[in-house]
Amino acid sequence: MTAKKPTIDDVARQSAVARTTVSRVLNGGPNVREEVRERVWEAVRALNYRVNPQARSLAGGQSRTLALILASDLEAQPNSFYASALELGALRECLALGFQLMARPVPQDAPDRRRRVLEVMSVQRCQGVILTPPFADDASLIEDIRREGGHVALISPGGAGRNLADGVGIDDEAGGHDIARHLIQLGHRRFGFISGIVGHLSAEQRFDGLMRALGEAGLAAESVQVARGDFTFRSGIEQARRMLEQSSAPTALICANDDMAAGALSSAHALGLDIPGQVSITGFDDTPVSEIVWPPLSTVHQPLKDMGQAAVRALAGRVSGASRDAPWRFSSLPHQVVVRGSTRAAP
Amino acid sequence: MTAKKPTIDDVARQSAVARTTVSRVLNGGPNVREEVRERVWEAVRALNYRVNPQARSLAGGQSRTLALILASDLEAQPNSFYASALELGALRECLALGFQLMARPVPQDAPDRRRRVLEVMSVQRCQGVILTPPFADDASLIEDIRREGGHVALISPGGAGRNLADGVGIDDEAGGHDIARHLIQLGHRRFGFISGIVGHLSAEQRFDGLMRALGEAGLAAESVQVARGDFTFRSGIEQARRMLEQSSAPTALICANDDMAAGALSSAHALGLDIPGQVSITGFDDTPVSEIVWPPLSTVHQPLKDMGQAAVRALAGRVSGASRDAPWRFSSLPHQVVVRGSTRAAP
DNA sequence: GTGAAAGCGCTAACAG
DNA sequence: CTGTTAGCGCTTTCAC
Repeated sequence: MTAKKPTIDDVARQSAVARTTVSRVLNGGPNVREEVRERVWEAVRALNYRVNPQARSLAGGQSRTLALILASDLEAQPNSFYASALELGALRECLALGFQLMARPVPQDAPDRRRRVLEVMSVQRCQGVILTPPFADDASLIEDIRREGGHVALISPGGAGRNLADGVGIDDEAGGHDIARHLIQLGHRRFGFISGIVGHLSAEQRFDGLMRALGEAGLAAESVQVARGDFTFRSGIEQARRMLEQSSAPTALICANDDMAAGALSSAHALGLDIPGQVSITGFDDTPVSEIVWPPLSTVHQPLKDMGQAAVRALAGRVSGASRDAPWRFSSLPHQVVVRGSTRAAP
Repeated sequence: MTAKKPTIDDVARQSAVARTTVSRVLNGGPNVREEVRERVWEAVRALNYRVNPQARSLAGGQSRTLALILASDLEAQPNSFYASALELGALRECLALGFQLMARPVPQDAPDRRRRVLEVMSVQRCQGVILTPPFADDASLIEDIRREGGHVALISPGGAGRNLADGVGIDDEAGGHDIARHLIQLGHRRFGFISGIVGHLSAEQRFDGLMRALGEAGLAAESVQVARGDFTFRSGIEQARRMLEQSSAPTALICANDDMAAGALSSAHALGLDIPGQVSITGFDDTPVSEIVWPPLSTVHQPLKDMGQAAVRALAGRVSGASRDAPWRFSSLPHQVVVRGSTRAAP
């Protein structure tokens, strides 16, 4: 039924060279005459040969497999757009570089989360791990992965992570600053900030940026009240309701991500408020959520796919030894304030 | 630095048996004394041994790898919630069964889409493929996969697929019928239906169900006008605007998925219509999108995670030979109308 | 430049 | 019940 797949030996026979030579050609190694090289490629084409990745891994001791650890829960909400976008970008780059990607959702508050991450390393023989927040700032997790022989790349590390491994991300502080300034320029003076979970350092920096913008505008720190959410839609609903029900409610709600901003929008609608007439609301990330809701969210664009891609590139460089002992490098990608319909001049 | 990982031979030595015996214990094979079995497990624990999946694949000729083909585009919108939920369910079951999952977005209208799918088979040595719509009804693709030696499981096949491989899904016709009846009972008489892409057969069945509900209520086929969307938010915006701008616009818009319903909602808002006061809108799938928008969508719940899980289970059964030549089996999962705020009695 | 030989860690007959 | 013997398809020294 199914014809047996051709092996490297079939190619060697067909092109009348030794197996070793075929291997060299396949891997772009040196010391092969151009003529022979072509002969081999021709045989590969003729036989429709594909290297067997399992065999290659076994022999070479290199699995060429990378893991992407996403903070979420198998049982809970499906991956958010945030996670999907990172995964997509990472997958794209892996395909291009000939690596395998294993995306793994890990609940950020599971007591055995660290074990779960290391499990991926030991069971699947991954050579490298991409950590997203809040794992990206877990210094001892990074250390554990290294101890298992794995390389590490970080997405949006905010603190500790910055000095422990390669990283990618935007300037979150500047992002927070910029969206706040947008609101300040619209005349807003009473703000509400809905933060994310503790430990998500890059998101906390967005708050720092907000405070800086306030200071630059000569506004007191008291002009912003803070509520702690957990990045979910539901927490956005709750925290926003609490703030908006007050007698002197904020005229602008700044949320640490789009999902919570969508929740805030829902609460405002439920309270019969006009958005952006009575209250302005902003998100962060610029995931599709921000376009889907009404009114569409003003938010800060983060190039998530590019971030996933860049993380893979950095990690692949370490794994393959190309950037063996270069110092850790953080590549900062550009962010951008995107103004849509959820913000307007203060009432 | 990194201690070399223990191999099966280390375990064999440690427990004073032959390598074969260890292998048997590891794989739950028969013919091992209980006492020996325990001794081996103990050694495994003591050494913290893990089988090397690459070596196992190579020796056993079984990669234990499954692929999930998702219709979408690497360059376009990140995976929708629909795809993420399927992936999550599939991943969960793969982990439980000791299989590897490779999720692969493939643009449904790429000219080389078939090649792209087969590539996953040949390059990654997958043993089985899960096809989602519209690939699930591509008879020749299914055939091609089989020719490559792969097994196939289908998610929501609507036509051809039903008789070609194992499948999972809900009764889409009934789902369409039920949501339509909900609207009819609310007194609606003028409907608009926004369909999905051609070839997505299961989604077309939702329309058939709608028509049946109309018939049962003694309503003429003319009471519904149809517009073709493509499952994207944007197409929902456009098609809904077209319909709602007419002089005698429908009072109820039935959309073939949640994303388009979200788009319809946006258009209605943009036209200054009150939802659900002036127009009711329904989605399909019950992804998180339906909760995030305002008002939250009445929709038909599809157990997407369960579907992903069931597809893996079916596929794993075929791959491992457990269900070798059983006839193709379609497992129908329950759906449910979820009434939220986007529907109300006709004006 | 090229090839021969020796494994990588495991499963799978086949003997006992 | 247990062990011996061959490989799976590839990379990698090390000769030539």
